[in-house]
Amino acid sequence: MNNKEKLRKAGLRPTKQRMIIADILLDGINRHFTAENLQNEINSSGNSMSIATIYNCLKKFRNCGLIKQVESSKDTAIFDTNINQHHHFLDEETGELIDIENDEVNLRKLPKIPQGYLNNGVEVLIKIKKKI
Amino acid sequence: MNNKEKLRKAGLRPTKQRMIIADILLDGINRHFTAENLQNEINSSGNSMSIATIYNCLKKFRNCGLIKQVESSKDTAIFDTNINQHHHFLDEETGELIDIENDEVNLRKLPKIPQGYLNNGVEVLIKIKKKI
DNA sequence: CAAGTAGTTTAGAACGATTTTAAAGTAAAA
DNA sequence: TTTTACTTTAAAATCGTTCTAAACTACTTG
Ligand SMILES: [Mn+2]
Ligand SMILES: [Mn+2]
Ligand SMILES: [Zn+2]
Ligand SMILES: [Zn+2]
Repeated sequence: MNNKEKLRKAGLRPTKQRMIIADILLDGINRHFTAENLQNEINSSGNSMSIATIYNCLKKFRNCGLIKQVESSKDTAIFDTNINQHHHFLDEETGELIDIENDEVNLRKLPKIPQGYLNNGVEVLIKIKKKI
Repeated sequence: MNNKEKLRKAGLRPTKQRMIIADILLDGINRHFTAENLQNEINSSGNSMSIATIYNCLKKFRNCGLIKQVESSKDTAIFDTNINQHHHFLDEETGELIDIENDEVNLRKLPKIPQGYLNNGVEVLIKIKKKI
């Protein structure tokens, strides 16, 4: 499936700007990035785009499940092209995130989901620190 | 140990403002809160404090380990008075966090920590969703 | 205690990330 | 083709947070 089809399937009009972003993000390579990172990649690819459009697109892509947003206490939003359920190592010093594939983690015991709720995904974060 | 001693032990001068905050936060009840939530509690207690001071104190308290900051993709920082290693349920719709005690979760398999790094804490996040 | 000094608080300005505005442009539908 | 709904954009606005610099306060030293 090409990117135009992916956008259509997600219910998004394949505009010029969304195609530029899809060509960068949906190339099968997993990455963690900010809106500013993406704008730099867009510029490097010989295109340009308003930062408002970049935010608009990222929000649409995320809401359609084409990308994810990472839980992060940094003040800049971090997005993730790996949309499979997976986990992360986090170096809190640098903010670097490293993917952990889902089958690298195995839970022996999980708490009871609160009354009236459904389990909607489990994420494990392993904080790591450079050895001195 | 009273709050004045706790602050001293943490290397912080027990100023009037820090004592007001400590009296609210270090009462043994676990809670998740924002800077604005805390300012409202301070106001309700008949005191008042500059938002700059509240941020200063929260940062100091966090860096001393008196409170933690939660990883969250919301744009407002969320703090946690539960400083034990523990986990969370997250209702992504509302942002509500519910504590999961550490012994409610058991990991059968953990990935190898990257070369040159040390494990600095594991956090499990269980996203939950209201049943329709 | 008194004086010195290092740390703290504050209002307000500044900042950086993100969202809104509103007008012009474009894709899809009719 | 005409109409419609959606999208992009620059610029302004907003919002959470940090900075500035002056006033204040806790602690140290004499
Ligand atoms: Mn922020
Ligand atoms: Mn965040
Ligand atoms: Zn990832
Ligand atoms: Zn908690």
